[in-house]
Amino acid sequence: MKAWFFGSGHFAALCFREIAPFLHFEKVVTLPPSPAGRTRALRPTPLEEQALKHRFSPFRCSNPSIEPLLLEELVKDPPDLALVVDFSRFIRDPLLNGPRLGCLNLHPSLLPAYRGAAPIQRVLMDGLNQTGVTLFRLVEKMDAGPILLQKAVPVGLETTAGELAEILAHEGSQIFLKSLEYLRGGYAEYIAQDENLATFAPKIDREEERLAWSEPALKLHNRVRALNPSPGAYCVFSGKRLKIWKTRPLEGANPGNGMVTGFAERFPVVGCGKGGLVLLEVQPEGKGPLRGDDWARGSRIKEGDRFE
RNA sequence: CGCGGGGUGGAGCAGUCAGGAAGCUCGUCGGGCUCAUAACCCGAAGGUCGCAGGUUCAAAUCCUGCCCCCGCAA
Repeated sequence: MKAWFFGSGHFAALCFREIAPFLHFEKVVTLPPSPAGRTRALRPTPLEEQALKHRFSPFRCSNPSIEPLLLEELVKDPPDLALVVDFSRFIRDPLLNGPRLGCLNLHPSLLPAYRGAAPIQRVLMDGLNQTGVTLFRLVEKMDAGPILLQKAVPVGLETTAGELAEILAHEGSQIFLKSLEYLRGGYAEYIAQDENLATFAPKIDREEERLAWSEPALKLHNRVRALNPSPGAYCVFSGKRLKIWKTRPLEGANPGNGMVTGFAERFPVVGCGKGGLVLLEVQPEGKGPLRGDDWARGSRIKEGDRFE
């Protein structure tokens, strides 16, 4: 079974890490490095960094569907299939249907729900207690192809996007490796998605990173874990940003629209539109992450102080 | 040359502008109070104030260079 791998983001890196030990990819394709970080230095994609650990040197191109070198090789020495994960580029013909078994995609949601860029985060923001990962065949329309395998996983009340990504990458990789048996045997069955049940998970907007204290504590808590570990939710305290990494909702607590209503085991509790939010781990501008009680101690936070 | 914050006992911070004996809230250890305690009281240990050089009678504090961490923006 000759396979190519297309990926760029963090979820792609996780899946590659899980799959590469069990399936050799003839070719690994990723996006070119882009300026990142404080120094604006060019940084390889997360997938490339992961691939290098497996001694793969990925082929970089910004639009594989029209990349001459790839298309040439597709004719000369075509793969049996291509696995596309978290690539953030559309795959078009002739690449789309070039491989004998087509292009497969691992998507971290239970399709047709949560199609799009940020399924993991949206599921957490919505407070679902279950999600999953789907292996399907790529078609022209985004995340709309027929499903080969799917695996549901439970979601805990404290689960963060980072943790969920790890779980889904693992489970997704398992079902992909399992699918290889079906594909080799030629008895793989695809089931069309029900378009009427499709929902979308648009990418996270900058505005959504800020916590609005008028919202219920549970909703804010869900937002916090959905944005952990990246890019992080934040609020404003005495004119400065304070990132909020870990919280616990107290649904019965007094509301307060951003006022510190008290302390729980010395951790500050912020009153919300409904209930209160315990700040377990925060990060002030220019500092590293720290425990909420340490922050409150060092910054002399007291009952009645207000968040903006 | 993108903008900016920071590195002070184990943790989080103040002190730096106006140089002059190491501070605050915790933690740890010991003792006390208490039916008991994360509460309270008493005591103790623990720091070359990121690194190097310079100015000075004297540097956490002023000057120069370097290392490391982080927020914003891209």
